[in-house]
Amino acid sequence: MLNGKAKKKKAILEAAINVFAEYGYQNAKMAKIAEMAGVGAGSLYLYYKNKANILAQIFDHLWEELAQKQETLAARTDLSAVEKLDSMIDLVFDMFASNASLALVYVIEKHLCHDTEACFFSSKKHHEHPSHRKFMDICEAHIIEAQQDGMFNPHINPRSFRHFVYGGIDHLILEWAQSPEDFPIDNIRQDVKILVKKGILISDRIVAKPPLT
Amino acid sequence: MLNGKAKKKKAILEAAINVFAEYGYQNAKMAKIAEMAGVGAGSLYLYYKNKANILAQIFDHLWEELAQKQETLAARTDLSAVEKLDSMIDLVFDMFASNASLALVYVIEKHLCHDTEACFFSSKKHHEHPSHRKFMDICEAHIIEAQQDGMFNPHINPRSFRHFVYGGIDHLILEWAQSPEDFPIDNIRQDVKILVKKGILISDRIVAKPPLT
Amino acid sequence: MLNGKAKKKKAILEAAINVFAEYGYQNAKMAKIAEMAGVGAGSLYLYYKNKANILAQIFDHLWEELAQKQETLAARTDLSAVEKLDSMIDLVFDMFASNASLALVYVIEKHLCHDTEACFFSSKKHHEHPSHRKFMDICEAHIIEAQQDGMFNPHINPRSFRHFVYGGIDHLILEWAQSPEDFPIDNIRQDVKILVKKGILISDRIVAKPPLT
Amino acid sequence: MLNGKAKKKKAILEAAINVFAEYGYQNAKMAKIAEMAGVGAGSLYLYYKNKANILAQIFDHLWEELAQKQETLAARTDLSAVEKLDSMIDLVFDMFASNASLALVYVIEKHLCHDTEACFFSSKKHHEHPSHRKFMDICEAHIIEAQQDGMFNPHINPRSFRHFVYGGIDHLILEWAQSPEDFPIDNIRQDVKILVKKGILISDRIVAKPPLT
DNA sequence: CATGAATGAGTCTTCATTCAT
DNA sequence: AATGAATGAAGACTCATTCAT
Repeated sequence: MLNGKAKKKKAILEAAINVFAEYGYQNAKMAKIAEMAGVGAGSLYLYYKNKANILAQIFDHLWEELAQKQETLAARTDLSAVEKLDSMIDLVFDMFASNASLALVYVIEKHLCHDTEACFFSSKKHHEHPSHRKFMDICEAHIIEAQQDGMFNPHINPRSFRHFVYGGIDHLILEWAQSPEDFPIDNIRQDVKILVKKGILISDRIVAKPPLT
Repeated sequence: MLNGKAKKKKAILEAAINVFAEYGYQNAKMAKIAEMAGVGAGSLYLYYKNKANILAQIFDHLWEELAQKQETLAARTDLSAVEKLDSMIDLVFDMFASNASLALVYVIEKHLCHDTEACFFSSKKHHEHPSHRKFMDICEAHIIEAQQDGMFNPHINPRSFRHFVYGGIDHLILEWAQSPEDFPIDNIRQDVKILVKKGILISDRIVAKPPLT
Repeated sequence: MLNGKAKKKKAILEAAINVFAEYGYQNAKMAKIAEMAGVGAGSLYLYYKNKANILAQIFDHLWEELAQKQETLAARTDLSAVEKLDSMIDLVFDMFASNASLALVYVIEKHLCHDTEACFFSSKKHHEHPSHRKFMDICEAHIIEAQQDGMFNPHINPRSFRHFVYGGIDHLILEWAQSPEDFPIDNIRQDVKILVKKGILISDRIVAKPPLT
Repeated sequence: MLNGKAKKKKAILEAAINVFAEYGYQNAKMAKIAEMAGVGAGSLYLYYKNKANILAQIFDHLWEELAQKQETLAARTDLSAVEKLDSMIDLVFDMFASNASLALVYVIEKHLCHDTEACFFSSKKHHEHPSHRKFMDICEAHIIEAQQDGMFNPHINPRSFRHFVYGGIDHLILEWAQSPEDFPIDNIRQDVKILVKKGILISDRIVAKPPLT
C-alpha cells in the first residue's frame, strides 16, 4: 500500500494526466494540475523536478509497466508465436482501455519526451527511454525468432513491422480515446489482431477452401 | 510560375516547416522563421495571420494535395482494388519521401491543428479539416467497395482498417524522417504494402499445404 | 487598516496614477509602474487584470467616492439650495486638491474609460459608469429642484448647466494640477462658486445700489 | 482655390479628423487615414512629417482660425464688453457646430499636442501653441478691460474666468458632438451665454425689485 | 510625385518556478 | 512538509515609417 507521500505523488500524476489530456502538455498549467490534485502549486516541486519531469514520469510508469509485462510474456513457453503476438497486442490495449486520458497523453505528447530527463522535441533525441527500448526490443526479438522458426514472413523487415503495428495501434487508441462511445475498443482490438496476422486480403486458404468443400 | 508575392509566401512556409521540424511548433520562434526565410519578422504577418495560421496552412497544402491526388486516383477504372490500395500507399509515401522536415511536422504536430482556423489542442475538435476528411472518406469508400466485391476481408471494420494503416504509415514515416539514412523509405514502403495486404503470417505456405495433403 | 494584500494593491494603484500622470496612459509602461510600486512586473497581474483595468479601477475609486459623498450631501436637509451647490463644488475640489497626479489622470484620461470594463475610446460608450451617473444624476436633480423652488433660473437647461460647470471645474483643476504653485486652488474654488451663481456681470443690484446711496 | 497638392493635403487632414474622432488618436492607424483620404500610406509622409504632425496641424488650423477671428473681433469698437463676450462664445460654437468630428478630436486629444512639434503628453509642455496663447490672451485682455471699465466683476480672477468658461464650453461641445441629435447646440450656446454672464441664480427678480422701490 | 511592401523596435502579458512563511 | 504570493524572462504581434520602384 502507498504511504502518504506516495499517495500524493500519485494524485499529482493523475491530475497531470487529466490536465494534459484536456489541454495538451504545452497549454496545461501547473496551477491547474495542483488544483486538480488538491495540493498547493509549490508542492508539485516537492515531488517532481519540473513540468517536463511530470510528463517524463507518466511515460516512465507506462513504459516500465509495459516493459515488465512484456518480459513476463516473453518468458512464457506455453504460447505459440502467434499467441504471443496476440498477447502483446492485448498488453497494449489493456493498458489504455482503462484510462482514455492516459491514452490521449501518451499518443499525443510522446514526441516531447523520450527520456527521463526533460527533453523537449528534438529529432535527434528519440528512442532513448530504456523501458521503451526494452519493450520494443522484445517485440523485435520475437518477430525475428518467429521468422527464423518459419512462422512469420521472413521478407518483412522486423523493424518495419514493429513500427507499423506500433503506429497503427497508437492511432486506433487515439481515435478510441477521443470518442470511446463511438468506437468500441474491443472490436478494434480484434480487427488489429486479424490485420496484423492476415492483412486485409481474403486469404487464399479461405478463398481456396470453399471450392474444396 | 510563382510571382514575387507567392514566392515569398512559399519561402516563409518552407522556413517554418524547417523550424517547426527542428524545434517543434511550440518552441519555434517567429523571429527564427523570419530569419530563415530571409525576411523581417513583421513580414510574416503580411502573409499569415499569426503563428498558428502558418501551421494551419502547412496542413492545408498537404491535405489538399493529398485529397486532390486521391480523387484522381479514385476515378481511375484501370486499377484493381489491390492496385488502388497500393497506389494510395504510394501517394502518402511519395508526398513525404521528398521532404523529411514536412514529414516530421506533419506527424508530430498534426494534433494541434485539424482545421484551417488555428486550433490548439482540444480533444473535441479533431478530424474537421475538409481535405483530410475527403482523403479519408475516399479511403474508406474504397475499402467498403472492395469488401463488397469480395476482394477485402468483410469482417474487418473499414474504419479500423483505415486508421490502423494510417497510423502505421504515419509512424514509419516518422521513424524514417528522424533517421533517413538508417531506414530506406522504399524498403519501408514495400513492407507496408505486403503487411497491409497479407499480414505477417506466412499464408502462402499454409495455402500451399492443403493441396499437398 | 489595510492588510498586506490590499496595501500592495493600493501601492500599485498609486504608482500607476503617478506614471499615468507623467507619461499619459498610452505611453506609460507596465514595467515602470511595477518599478515605482516596488513589485515585479508579473505582480501587477495578481491585482489587476491588465493595464486598462488599472485605469478603470482608478476611475472606479474616484467616482465611487464622489458618488458616495454626493449621496450623503444630497440627504442633508440643513442646507439651502445654494449651500448645497457650494458643497458640491467643494466636494470635487477637495477630492483633487490633495492629489494633483490623480487630477491630471482624471482630467486627461477620462475619455478612455467610462466603465469598469476596460473601454478604449469609442464615442458611443461614454457616461456608462454607474457611480459617475449617480453623481451626475444627483447634481441634476438638485438643479431641477432648486429651479422648481424658484431658487435657480428655470430657463437654463439643467443638463447644460451640469455639463458646463463640470467642464469648467475639470479644466481649472487641470490648470492647477499642471502648475499648482502658480494657481492657488482655493482661490480658484472661490471664483468658481461666484461664477456659477452670479456669472461674470456685476449684478444689477450691486450696480444699482451705489447710485441709490 | 486650392491647387492639387493643397487639395490632397486637405483631404488627408479631413480623413485624419474623422479617423481620430472615431478611434482616438492612439488607436488610429495611418493606413486607415490613407485609405479614407484615397491616397497611399506612403503619401501621408509627403504632406506631414509623421502622425503627430497631422494632429498638430489639425490644432494649428483650428487655433489659427480662432485666433485670427478673435483678433478681428477684438478690433471692433462697435461692441460693448458683453456683446464681445457673447461674440467670443459664438466664435467657438460656430467653429465646432459644423464639424462634430473636429470637435471630438479637439476636446479629447488636445492634451496630446500643444505645439506644432509633435509633443506627446507631458505635464510640463502645455500652453505653448502661439495661436492658442493669442486666443486666450485676447480673452483675458478683454476680461481685464471690462473689469476695469466696471462691466465685469473685478473680484473674479480673469484667469479663473477664462479657464472656467473654456472648460465649460469644451465639455458641452463634447457632449453635443457625442450625441448631436439629443442636445441641440444652439440651445447650449444660449444657456452658456446666460450662465457666463448671470450665473444660475435668479438675479432678475432681485434686480427687478430696486426700481420698484 | 506616388506607392505599398517591407521593416523591426517596442511592450504587454503569461506562467513555470522559487522561497519566505 | 506545505503553501501560494511573487517573480521576471521570454516572445508574439503591431504599426509608424521608409524606400525601391
